[in-house]
Amino acid sequence: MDKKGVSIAVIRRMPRYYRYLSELEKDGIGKISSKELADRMGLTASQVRQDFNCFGGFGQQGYGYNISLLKAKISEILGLDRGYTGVIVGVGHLGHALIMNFNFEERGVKIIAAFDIQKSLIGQSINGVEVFDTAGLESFVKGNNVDIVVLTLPRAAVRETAKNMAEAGVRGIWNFTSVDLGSIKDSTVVENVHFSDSIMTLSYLITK
Amino acid sequence: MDKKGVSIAVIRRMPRYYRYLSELEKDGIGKISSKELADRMGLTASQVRQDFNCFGGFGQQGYGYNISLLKAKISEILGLDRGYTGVIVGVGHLGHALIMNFNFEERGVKIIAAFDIQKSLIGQSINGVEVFDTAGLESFVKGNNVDIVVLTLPRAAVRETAKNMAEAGVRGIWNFTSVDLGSIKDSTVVENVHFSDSIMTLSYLITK
DNA sequence: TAGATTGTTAATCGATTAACAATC
DNA sequence: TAGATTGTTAATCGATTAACAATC
Repeated sequence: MDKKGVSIAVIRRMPRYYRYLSELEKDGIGKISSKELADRMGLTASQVRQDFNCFGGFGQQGYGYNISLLKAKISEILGLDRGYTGVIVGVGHLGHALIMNFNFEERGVKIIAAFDIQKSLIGQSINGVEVFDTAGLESFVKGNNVDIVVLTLPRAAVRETAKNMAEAGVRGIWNFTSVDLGSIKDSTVVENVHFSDSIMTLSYLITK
Repeated sequence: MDKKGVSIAVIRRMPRYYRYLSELEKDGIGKISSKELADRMGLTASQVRQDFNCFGGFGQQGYGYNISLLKAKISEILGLDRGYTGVIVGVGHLGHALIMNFNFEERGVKIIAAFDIQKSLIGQSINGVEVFDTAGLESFVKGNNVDIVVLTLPRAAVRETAKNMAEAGVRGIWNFTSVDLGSIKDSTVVENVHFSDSIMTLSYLITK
């Protein structure tokens, strides 16, 4: 289960495998071959086997892959079993939507607090998550060993917040803003969800 | 400006170039070299030049690239000037957040309606976008030549809605659900925003 | 003109695909 | 055992990087 030098392309397919395997498991299917899984996902059997073999041999010759075992391995690889904690910074419509709809726990992250500067939000509890004053963000993050910070706040405050969070020792920033967080501390990883880039790509793809 | 055979890797960098160029323009900078742009974006100068040359030569030897011209070209490449129309299907927290926060027009898409099955929402106007009964979605899409459908509705209804929309002739589906839309009509493009995949990738990256 | 920087070709690198021996 | 399918090595393909002649 070594992960040295596994390319990001492989990594980004892992959640997708996980998703398909979960579906299959839910359908009561117990095993699957690389060929069958590849066909369903629009990949090649070779690629599926290569991908899994980056982390070790999870299959069995002549049989295929045991779905629940494979799922468990991927879960472990992705760190979904690590019990990470997270906070949400910015409880506007998007932050609110994430707190309400997104099943963080299913992805191994427990949201332990939310932060906003708006007085009317502070003290409220949204889907069991309490909203605090952003003024206390830094000390909270330090005091509670927060692993992940979700940025759903307005552009203007993003860079500074990201910098502070990195210095406060968070391990990952889940960035929903369209701001690029280029030069952040090396020990802090940034994962972007750029809605803007996504719709522009779609625009390209529908343009002849 | 031919786009035959340009790889998706190149395409996905285009919105990012666009973003950086917009920043530079806002800062009053008029020209930039491939080297300088590459440094800012964490790419190589070669890659920047190769990328732009997929679509034609927008630079000038000994000078660099004129930022506003380059921006205009990218806008054209991405189809941001085509005046696409879109509708939002599912006005839950996320659909609501998009209507309220996301500047569709800046990305060349005009949202002309939203749809939901919940009676209390139907008839409301959110940020100038009227909410209709989903029962009328298909005929609306056909009647108004809708280009893009934004899917922000619950899992259960996703596959069928996507299928209907493809058959109704929409060109692109912007899919915010965690449902994979594998076997959709060839003429309809699907662009996914998989929050789930994104946070799992982040989880991996912070896991040692 | 000299200097700078592009456009473009060639070289390198990495990822995907194919093939097949190992083995369940 | 025979059949199936993996794990893994080798071949291919594509993308990135380097180099440099063209030219502003």
